Amino acid sequence: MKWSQTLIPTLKEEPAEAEVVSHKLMIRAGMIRKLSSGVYSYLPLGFRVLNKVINIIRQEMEKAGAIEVFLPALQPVNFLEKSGRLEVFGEDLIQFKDRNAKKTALGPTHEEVITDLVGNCVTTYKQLPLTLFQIQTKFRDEIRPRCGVLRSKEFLMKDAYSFDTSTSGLNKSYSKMYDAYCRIFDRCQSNYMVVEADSGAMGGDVSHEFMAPCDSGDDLLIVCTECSYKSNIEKASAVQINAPLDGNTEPDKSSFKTPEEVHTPNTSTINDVSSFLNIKPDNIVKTLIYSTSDEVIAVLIRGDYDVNEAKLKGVLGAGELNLADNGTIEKVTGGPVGFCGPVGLKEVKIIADHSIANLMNFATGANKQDYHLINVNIDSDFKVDQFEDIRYVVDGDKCPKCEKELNIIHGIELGHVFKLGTKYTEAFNATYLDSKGKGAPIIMGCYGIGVNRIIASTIENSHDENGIIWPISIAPYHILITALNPSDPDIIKGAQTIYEWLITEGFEVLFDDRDLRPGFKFKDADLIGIPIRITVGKSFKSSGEVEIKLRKDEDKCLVPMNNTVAEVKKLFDAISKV
RNA sequence: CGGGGCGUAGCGCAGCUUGGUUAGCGCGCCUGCCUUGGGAGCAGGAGGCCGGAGGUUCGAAUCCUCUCGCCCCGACCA
Repeated sequence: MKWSQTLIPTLKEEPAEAEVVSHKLMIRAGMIRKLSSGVYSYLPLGFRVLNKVINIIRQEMEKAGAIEVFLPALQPVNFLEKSGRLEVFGEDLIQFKDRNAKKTALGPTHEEVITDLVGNCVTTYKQLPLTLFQIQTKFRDEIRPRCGVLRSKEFLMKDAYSFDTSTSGLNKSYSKMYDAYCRIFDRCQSNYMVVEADSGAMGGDVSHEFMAPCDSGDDLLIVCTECSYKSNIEKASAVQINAPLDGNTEPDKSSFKTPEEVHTPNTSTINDVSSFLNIKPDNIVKTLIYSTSDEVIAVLIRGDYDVNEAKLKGVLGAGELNLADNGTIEKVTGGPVGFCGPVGLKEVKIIADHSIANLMNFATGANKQDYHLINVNIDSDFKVDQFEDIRYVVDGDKCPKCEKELNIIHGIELGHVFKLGTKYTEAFNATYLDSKGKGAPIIMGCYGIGVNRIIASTIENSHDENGIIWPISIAPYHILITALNPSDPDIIKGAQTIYEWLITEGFEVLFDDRDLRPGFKFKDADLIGIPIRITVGKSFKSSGEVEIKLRKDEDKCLVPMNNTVAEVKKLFDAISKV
């Protein structure tokens, strides 16, 4: 492709709207343009990269035995009702009524649609196992789109769904997809790690995420400094600071003091209480009142920790979990928000994090406006119904596997694989007949990849101060030929000849034939980051040589024009090895 | 939804506090000359409903009210 004939609107200055480096560079390199918040157009260069990634995904999916389908973007809202996910998606769901007043949504995902389809088409175990995939635009009205294509309202997703007759079959399908994902991210030359994950709104149990470690990512990952333990913070656990009560660690009851009510005006946060009473947060017990769809519970945790609601949901087996509203809190505790405590609570279950198990003479709310209790003790002053691990891991925690130190890092979620089980197939009555003629729900797995995110995370992890540095596998072009002073007939002719040679060899070549000054063209070349660069200029005039260099390296070599193809092949092979 | 910030030429910004001819600057763009190894130089030029609507005023980019859009932080999030 000749640069003069395509559309690559590069920008010298950083766009004001962009904060993170991938967003800035994608705009500056002329890959994308914003249409409105969280909605982007892909320009020729960006679209080529998108297609590179899509092709790799498609090839690896097919290699893993998955079959491609294409599902509608429009879906009936009652499908989401059927699976119970209308509430889960809530305001994120983009929906409208069609002319017949039928409620219709732009698909945020396709579990329901595929389950309905497969439920209709698959009747016997002989048709299973089956894994289908599609590459489709998904729509979510994100509360706050940000970071360009990293979190947008419409985005491209590859989603695959496996259908099996047994758990062992599901396990096989799952590990095939898991392996395919590794190959996909390897081939895209992504920097990624696999972490244990919470399955969240998807339902299901086992789940892994493929994450690109990156400061601008909005997921938090817990990574062991010694062993292989890696987990999303939603799922991560750590060696408990205080183990559950047992014979050896039980606090010495003889030192228990008697609870005492103290006046603590306007101190509704842990920090306020801590400084007012001069008690460290780790000797204060925080009490949170939660409500699920069918009960209200009190949750206790050490003052310096936070409740991990994903874990709490798991403990309660609740689909829905929210902090109780003020009215509920007053009804249950008798006091206002900010002064809750476990002493005297009746009729609500008390679930405590392990972190408070061995605390002694601690402070809590007094369930009374502007009062706290000090010298409170478990068992003597109140009973805990259940001790559980319901806190977020924090810096300094120890690995649950090897007890070495854990690190917290940021990451971008590139892919997520789930073992779903029968959640959707039961809701949609997607059953098959087994060899004995007995019906059973099909067992599902689902597997997603954020296509746009692969691109952005690659840039996050592969750029310098001048621009993008593409890995060869997803670069928009393999080679950029820069003709300096194209008004010189010798130069333009030489560059044109090399361009044609390389195209004949099957390379994807961008030919910068624009009549611009050298500096301008070099800056653009660095910005758009094509891996192999050939410059036809001064040395071509003087000695018939062209200059070849890799975007990622400083050094360049001069080769006679006739050796160009051979030299490029050598470089191409070298940087294509994964 | 809460907090903060910003809408002036394709992009980046000044002007607004203290209202006053024709609204500026840099980059980019067009024409010509010149130049050709790291975003050159000279000369000429095009491009604006100052986000929108109301109001105050003799007069509004500037002051007031409302509204729309965008960005950041938080809550939220397969």
